[in-house]
Amino acid sequence: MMRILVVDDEPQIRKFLRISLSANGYEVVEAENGRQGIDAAAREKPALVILDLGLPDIDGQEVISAIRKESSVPIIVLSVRAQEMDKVEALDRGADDYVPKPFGIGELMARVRAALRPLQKDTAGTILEVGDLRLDFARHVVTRAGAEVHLSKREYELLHILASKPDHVLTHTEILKTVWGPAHVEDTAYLRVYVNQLRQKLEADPVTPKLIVTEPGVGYRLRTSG
Amino acid sequence: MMRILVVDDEPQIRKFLRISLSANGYEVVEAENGRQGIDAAAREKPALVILDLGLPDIDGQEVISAIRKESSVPIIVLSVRAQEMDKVEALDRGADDYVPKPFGIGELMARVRAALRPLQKDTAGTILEVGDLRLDFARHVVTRAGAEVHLSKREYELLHILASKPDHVLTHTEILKTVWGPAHVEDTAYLRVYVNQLRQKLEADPVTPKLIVTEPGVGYRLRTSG
DNA sequence: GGCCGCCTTTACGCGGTCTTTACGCCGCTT
DNA sequence: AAGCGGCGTAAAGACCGCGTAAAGGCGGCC
Repeated sequence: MMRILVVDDEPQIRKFLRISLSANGYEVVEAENGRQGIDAAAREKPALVILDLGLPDIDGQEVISAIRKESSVPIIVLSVRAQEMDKVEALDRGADDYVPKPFGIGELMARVRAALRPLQKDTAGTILEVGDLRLDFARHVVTRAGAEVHLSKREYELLHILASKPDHVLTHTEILKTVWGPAHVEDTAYLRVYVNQLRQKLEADPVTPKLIVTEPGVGYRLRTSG
Repeated sequence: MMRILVVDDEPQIRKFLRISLSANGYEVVEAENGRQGIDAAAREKPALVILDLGLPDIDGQEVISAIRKESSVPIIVLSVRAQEMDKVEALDRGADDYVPKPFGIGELMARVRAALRPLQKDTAGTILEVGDLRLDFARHVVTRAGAEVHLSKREYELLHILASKPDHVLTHTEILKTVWGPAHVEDTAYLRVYVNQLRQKLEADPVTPKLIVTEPGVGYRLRTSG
C-alpha cells in the first residue's frame, strides 16, 4: 500500500484529499502545518507528499527545502497563488509538480500517478511509447508510425530530458542547465526554437501540441496520457 | 578506469609495462611474485592480469590455476620460454592469450585491448548477415556477394565493435576506447578515416551509406534493417 | 635494400547544425 | 484600449563536424 502525506492547514481540503486518495487505494497521513509536515515526512516515510504552500507557521518553500534535505520523496505542490514565480521557485527547490487551486480530482489523481510512476516501474526508461511515437533511448532511435525520425543532437537531448520525467514539469532553468550547460540558464530563446522544431517533427498537429506542452512562465511537460 | 594487474619479478619489465599501460589510459597494480599476484588478483579485482610465467616462488602455471579458481578475469601470459608445450598448458589452464618475450609494445597493447573487449561488449552471434554482406566473426571472414573482402586489422576491429551491437549507436568515445585504447578517446580523425574506408569496401554506394550510418555529434551505427 | 600494405596525420570543402535576430500573436495587466 | 511580456515561427549567418584525398612513416616481406 502506498502512503501519501497531505500537508494543508484547511480541514476541508484535507478531508477532500483524504476521501479522494483513499478511494483510489492510497493510505493517507495528514499534517496541518509545516512543522508537523517536516516531522511526518521523516517519521512516516511516505511515498509521496502533497503540500500546500500557504501554511500558518513556516513558508511552504522552506518546507520543500527541509524535506529535500532528508529525502528524495516526490512532492506535489498545491497553491492558490498561481504566480509563476512561486511555481518556478518550488520546482527549482525540488518539488516534482505544481497544481494550482482549485483543481479537479481527476487532474490531481493523474499527477499523483505520474509522480509515483518512476518509483513503481523502475525498468522502463529505455523505451517510451506515446501514440504512434516510439522513443528508444537505448538504441538512440526515434520512430513515428514506424518511420524513423531524424533528430539533431540538441533536438535529441532536449527530447531525452523531457522524456526522462514523463508528465512532469521541467523548468526552463532545469532544461537549459542540462542541455546547454549552466552558463546558458537564461537563454530561453534556445528552448523556443528547439521545442518548436521537435513539435514540427513529432506532433500530429504542431500548432496545437499534444505531446510537448507549454507551462506558461514555468517550463515544458511531455505528456504520455490524456 | 580499467585496472590491470602486472605480475613479474623483473623490475625493469614491470617499469616498462607500468609506463606503457598508464600512457594508454590504464590503471596499473603490480606484484613481484606468485604469492603476491594471487593475493592482488583477489583483492584488487583487476579487469585484466598480465602474468610472467618465470616467477621465483611459484610456477607460473600454478598461478594461472590459482587465479582461475577465484575469478574469470582475463589473463595474458608472458614468457621467454617460447615452447609450444608451455603455451598450450597455459591456455588449457585458462589463460586468454600468450605473448612470447621479447614483445613490441604495439603488439602487447593490441592483445590487451582484445582481452578486454569481450568484457566490455560481447553478445552478438558469430555470424551477421545484412543484404549481400556476410560477417563471420568466428572465422574472421567478411564476404560481399560471395566474394571475400579483405580488411586490415583496424578495419576489422572497427567493424566488429559496430556489429557487436547492431542498430545501436556507439559513441565516438566508446569506439575509440575499444579499438584504439582509452588514451585515444579524442582522436576522432581515426574514426573519420576508417569509417570511410569501410564504406568504400562494404557499401553499395559509399556516398550515401546505408550500412554504417553517421549520428552527427554522437557516433556511428551499423544498420541491419530499413 | 627496396617494395608494399597499413597506420597515422594533415588539409580542405561542403553540408548540416547551432546560434542569433526579428516579428506577429496571444493573454494579461493597467 | 493600449501596453507588455511570454511564446511561436521563420530566416539568415556563423560555425562545426564530417567526408575525402593524400602524404609521411613504420614495419614486414621478398
